[in-house]
Amino acid sequence: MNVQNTHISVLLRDLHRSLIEIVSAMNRPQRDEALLREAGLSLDRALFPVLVLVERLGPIGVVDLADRVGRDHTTVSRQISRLESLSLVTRQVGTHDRRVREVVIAPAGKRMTDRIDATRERRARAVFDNWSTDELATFVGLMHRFADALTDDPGTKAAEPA
Amino acid sequence: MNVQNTHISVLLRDLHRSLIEIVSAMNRPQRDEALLREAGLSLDRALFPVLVLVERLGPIGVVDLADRVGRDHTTVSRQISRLESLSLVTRQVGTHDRRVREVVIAPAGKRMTDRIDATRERRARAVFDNWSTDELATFVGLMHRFADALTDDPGTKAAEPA
DNA sequence: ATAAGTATGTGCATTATACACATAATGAGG
DNA sequence: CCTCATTATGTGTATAATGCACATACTTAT
Repeated sequence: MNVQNTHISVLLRDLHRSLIEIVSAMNRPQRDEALLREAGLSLDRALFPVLVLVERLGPIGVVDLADRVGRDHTTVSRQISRLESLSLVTRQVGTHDRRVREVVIAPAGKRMTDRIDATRERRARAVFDNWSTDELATFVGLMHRFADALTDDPGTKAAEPA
Repeated sequence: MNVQNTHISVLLRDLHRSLIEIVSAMNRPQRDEALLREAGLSLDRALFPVLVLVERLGPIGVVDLADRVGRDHTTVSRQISRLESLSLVTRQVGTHDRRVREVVIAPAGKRMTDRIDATRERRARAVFDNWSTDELATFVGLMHRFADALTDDPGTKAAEPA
């Protein structure tokens, strides 16, 4: 263990600290509720992340979606049913694979996510108030790179069938 | 809306995309389980984040802890009881305020989090394999700053009693 | 053509969760 | 010193979310 490695260990530990802070903040149900309230909307908080992901990830199957939210596919399947009964999303048979029932955002759902996004952007601007554009751009670039590396990390994915 | 603002909007949207990826990855229960398995440990996955936070945040009360994990304090209270019965944490009456029962990491719990940290660091090194030390240092610095800004953001905290 | 694999959905039992409520301790004001 | 509002914690209980076992429909490989 040389100096360089020790230095990196410290950096990684510091990074993990920040990551915990960030994930904690993002995970607070109060945060979603405040966001919805501020946007003048009402939606079950369990359904909120699913709706946002459907809008972001476009036509997507239940299994992929379940992998994203970290829940069993049966759970997500039921959540989608509820979103569908609220006319916020639609299901359509997959074009290439007819086993897949692709979930798509519906007009009412899109209107909702648009309002949420607007509110979120307003907040984000406040958070980055005293950042220069260059700093922000650098940060966004590094975050993008980190997110990609993390997603490709085998330890992050589901365990292979042994 | 001038060019500068539009540019920032794009940056923020890109950032949110990455944030979703990162938080999704961190939230996967499979990730915790894989981490535990790799470290040769066994622990209920609901208890895992609580244990880690107790180790990180040192002697801490139930309310503060509940705020961090985004759950009701009664839920966290029960989780701590379970951790205590496993001899992973200890409770002690607060030194300054005797209402608080501070939760402290126990030797067995510390041994567990140490092994987890070691495994986590090994993984992190793999993720940042092709980053230069400078890039990593810059990233860590910006993440730290972001985490602080996010934590101070009123929209992230609990709603005030209105 | 048959079998193996994958995507989805339902019945059901478990349990995590939060609300209502109770207790103990603190701190402010009279 | 003595209330009284406030805060930290914990228990009983009802609700709801979750995941497993299982079934069905479709795809792909042999």
